Amino acid sequence: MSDQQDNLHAMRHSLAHIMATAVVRLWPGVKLGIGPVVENGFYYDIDNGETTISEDDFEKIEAEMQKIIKDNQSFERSEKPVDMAIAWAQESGQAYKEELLNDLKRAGTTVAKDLDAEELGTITEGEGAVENVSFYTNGDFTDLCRGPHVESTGKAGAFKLMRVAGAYWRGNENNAQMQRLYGVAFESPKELRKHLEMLEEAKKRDHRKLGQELDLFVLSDLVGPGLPLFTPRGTVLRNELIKFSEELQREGGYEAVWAPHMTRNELYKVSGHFDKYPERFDVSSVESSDEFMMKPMNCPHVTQIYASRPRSYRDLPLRYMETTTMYRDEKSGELHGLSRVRSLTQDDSHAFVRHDQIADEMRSVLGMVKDMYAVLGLPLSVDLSFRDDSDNYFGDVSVWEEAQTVIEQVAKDEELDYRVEPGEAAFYGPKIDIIVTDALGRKWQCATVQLDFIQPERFELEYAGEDGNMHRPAMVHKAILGSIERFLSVYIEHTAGKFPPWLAPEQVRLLTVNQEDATVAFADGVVQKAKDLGLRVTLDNANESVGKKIRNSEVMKIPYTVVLGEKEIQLGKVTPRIRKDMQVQDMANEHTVENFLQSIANEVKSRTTKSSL
RNA sequence: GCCACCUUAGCUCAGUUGGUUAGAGCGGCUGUUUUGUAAACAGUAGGUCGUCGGUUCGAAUCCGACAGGUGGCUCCA
Repeated sequence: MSDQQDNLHAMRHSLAHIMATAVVRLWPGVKLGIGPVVENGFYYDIDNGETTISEDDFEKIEAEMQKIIKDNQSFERSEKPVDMAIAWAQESGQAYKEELLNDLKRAGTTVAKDLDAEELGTITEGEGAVENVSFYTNGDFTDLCRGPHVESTGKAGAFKLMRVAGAYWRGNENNAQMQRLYGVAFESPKELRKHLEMLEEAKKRDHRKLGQELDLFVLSDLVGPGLPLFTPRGTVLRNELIKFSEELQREGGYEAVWAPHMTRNELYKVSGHFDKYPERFDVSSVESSDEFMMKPMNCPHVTQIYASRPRSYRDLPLRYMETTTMYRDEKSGELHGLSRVRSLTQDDSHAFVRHDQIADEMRSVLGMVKDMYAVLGLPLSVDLSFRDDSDNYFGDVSVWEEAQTVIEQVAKDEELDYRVEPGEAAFYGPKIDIIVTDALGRKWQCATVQLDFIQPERFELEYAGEDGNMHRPAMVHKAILGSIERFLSVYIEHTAGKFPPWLAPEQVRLLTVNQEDATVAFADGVVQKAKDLGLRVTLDNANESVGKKIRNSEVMKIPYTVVLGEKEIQLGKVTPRIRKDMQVQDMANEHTVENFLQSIANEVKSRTTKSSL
């Protein structure tokens, strides 16, 4: 961290204390949790009993904070023996601080993942608890804290309180729900203003807003939450992305398969999912006494295609792909536009491989992911999702170690810039997850490559080896786009709806200058030529001014707009208007109709046009 | 599911401390206009103010429940 970053960090952390000071002044009985620095700001978790705090209270809290800043109280560091600190917490009724101190005393650390180490006083490794913990005092407010802070409250920078949210104490939903007060903070009012303006800009490219404006998808209360419907325009986007994904997969040797959208529960009892997520399976009976469910994933289904006949080592790798929709009963508060839905479509694939084929297959599917994201201009951020020491995982630890070693080696071979994330694995195996970011900086998992030794075991999959004995294959799962709904949410925000021509729902829009017979006949002719080349073209022959029709085309972010009138009829040539982000501005000259349409068709076919975003 | 907030016409929004027939712009429709690269003009239709219940002489406005949504938390095969 640079000095400047250190300073900003200290400012934000100091503001968390100043906010806590203000909250304690306004609501003296309030219990404090923790108050760390986060991206762009800070928060503090508080428990104010029955009297909850709402955003309407922010004005008052901010006013109190300004007073404290004006007082320019110095931040004084002090140390206490841990037992004295516990006594302090008890006396002041700070039960959450007391719990933290007890953990510190007993274990030398606190385990909850959400607890920022910087908040916890002096941490020592392993056995042997801490002796002293540090405190910071400003004015009449003292808090357990490792620091550092700015010198005094007057130097805390520019801030704004943003939100109040619920947060479980120590990130555990069985614990009390506290209120988390979020603020953003910067060194100067100017930078703060810039940040707030950036948030306003980000709102404009929110995929839910653009989905409405560009007529891509709809959410209907009657259909139900988390069940998006796609309009003709949105469906073009979906289908073009799927087509590209399936082309890449076919090149990699994958064959399409198909599985029904419902299944007997029994399938998921064998796979282990049923016991793992019992609350997630809403079941319904169909005629017989059997219970059926909508499929929440594909792998167990595909195992039954593999298992349908004897397999030989010569058959492997056996590669199946299926772009299909599945259904998951997400909790209501977890739904989010297209990013988190109840009906999601994956460009899924499963390869059944011998152990000596694992690395090659993983490299192959990673290559597909890289190709796709390169063409779309999306940066890859890679997590290796591994297991941790918990008992959330099936199978022997030794099997996991083998799988994780292979995955990390592949990541190194492919020169991926990755981070290892313990505890993020699926219960059946470790994953390579591709993470992309939405307009507001929230991270979403899209592509995934997974290695699975567990399901072949549970479904007792086998092949006859060269040695005449039966062997167990491994499974390589992958999705390039991941959930297409989620992928679209991120991609819409990334492009702000300015899709490259090969994806654009409407590639060319023709506008007539007037409604005279000659003009209309000419325009119809151009439409037919464009359609013959497979282009998605529309004709706007409305009785409106040319300016108005241009505007409508711009608003819909159509790549190519062409005005047709007397001049074009005379010359047989057009001068296209090209969406400003596109890198083909040299096409904005006069072209014959045929040349113009042909060059768009070429551009679409090669999928090479990247928007210059 | 949990915490806070939001829900008025197809869309974006206005609606003063509860007080007559709830407004605007865009969009739609009809007519006039026949338009040359980001919004022609006029008229007109469209709302049991998310739903249900309550308080009140009177509710878009106050209270409650439910539904949907937003920001987080938790979860995410």
